[in-house]
Amino acid sequence: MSDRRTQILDAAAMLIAERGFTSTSVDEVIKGAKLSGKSHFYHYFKSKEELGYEVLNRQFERFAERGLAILREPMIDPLERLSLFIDAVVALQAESGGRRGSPFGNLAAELADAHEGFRVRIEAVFERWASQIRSLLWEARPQLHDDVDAVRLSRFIIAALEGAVLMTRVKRDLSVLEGIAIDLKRFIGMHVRDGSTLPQGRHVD
Amino acid sequence: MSDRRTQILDAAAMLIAERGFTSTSVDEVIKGAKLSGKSHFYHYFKSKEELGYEVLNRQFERFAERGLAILREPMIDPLERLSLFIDAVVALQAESGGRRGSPFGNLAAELADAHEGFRVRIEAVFERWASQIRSLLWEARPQLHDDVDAVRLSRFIIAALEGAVLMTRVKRDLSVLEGIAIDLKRFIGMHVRDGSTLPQGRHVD
DNA sequence: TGCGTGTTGGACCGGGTGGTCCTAGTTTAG
DNA sequence: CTAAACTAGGACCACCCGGTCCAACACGCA
Repeated sequence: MSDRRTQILDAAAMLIAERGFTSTSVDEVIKGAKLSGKSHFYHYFKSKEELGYEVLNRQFERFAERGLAILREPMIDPLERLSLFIDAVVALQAESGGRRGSPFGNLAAELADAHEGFRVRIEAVFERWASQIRSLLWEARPQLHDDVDAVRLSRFIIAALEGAVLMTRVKRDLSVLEGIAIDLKRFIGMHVRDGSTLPQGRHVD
Repeated sequence: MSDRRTQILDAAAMLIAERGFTSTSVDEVIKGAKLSGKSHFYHYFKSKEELGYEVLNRQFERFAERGLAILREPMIDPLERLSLFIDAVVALQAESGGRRGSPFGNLAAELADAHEGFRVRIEAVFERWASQIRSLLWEARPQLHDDVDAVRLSRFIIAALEGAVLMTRVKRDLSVLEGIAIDLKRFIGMHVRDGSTLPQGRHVD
């Protein structure tokens, strides 16, 4: 992919994360990417909408590098990986001081009702996360209680994290997310067989 | 408060819930409230921003009628009330088929970064919820383990519910919220002393 | 009788929106 | 060498935005 294209995508991703999709204008993206004018932009993207879709894809890929890679890591105990994944979410938020939030959650809240095209794409993103967590839970099933519902638990984990990130953003306080991460790990630990180790890291009350 | 004012507020609340604040225009509100023109609108509100603030207040009051009233209900066991509160959130979402989402969560995601005025008001809303749940947990402390952290648990409950509502909206599937509600109740049950009853309603796996 | 409040309806403003079109010069790959 | 892709810059479009101003009328209350 061309340099300029990724340059535009990066600038757009930043602006959309800051202001949302509808409140980000094409002109601002052009300014941010230091393009010469509109024609330059429309040489690469046929519409603002298409730009939004590609930004979403790119955000997912970037997140996949850091988050999903951890979930897949074959050399680490699956439940330990899950714990590391949660830590990674916290760390990612810490980078922006808990101000930025989840790019998917933000877009979801902004556009789920209004724009079907975005809705289905965001749904797909969440589904890919959920399926990754499900297969991790499947892998961990010897350590888990027999009645663990992987579908439900995976959804719960994602919902708790998305909600936590949102609350953190509103309160401008990273410790909200950290606290919820602790509780979430304890909840996951609840599903672990008594004989197994609880990979929840140090648990400070 | 005058009839017309509430009429405008209602129309605005609906539109903002559907499309978000920035994507809702004053003209649309005027059309929705069947006003004669802009001067009519600006007779009641000095700006779109002020309208937004009042809509937020109203949404909170309306929610308080249904949600916070349950949390305060003095004749019911506190943990039972918490369970009923969660059920009420599910029921509220069911009314819109899980499409509408939380008016606070939506605005939070849309405006937390961009608009400080809204951010602090939404923060206050969440804080009032959290404090209500905290005092409920305080009331229930004889039934709870000694090491229960009420601040953290109240935040967790709100985050899980907000996240659940968002996921439900994205997936357009109410059962997502229902499943998370079940898990959330189980998580709360985790904090209950072994001798006490677990007021989580019927628990279907 | 007047005065304040509500109602109607429209003209108007500066500024922004996504998007098109056109011309022309510069790279780069076949 | 030539064609296609890229860069540049600006004019222009119809439309929407929040907000102001004005003139006129209806109403109940003092």
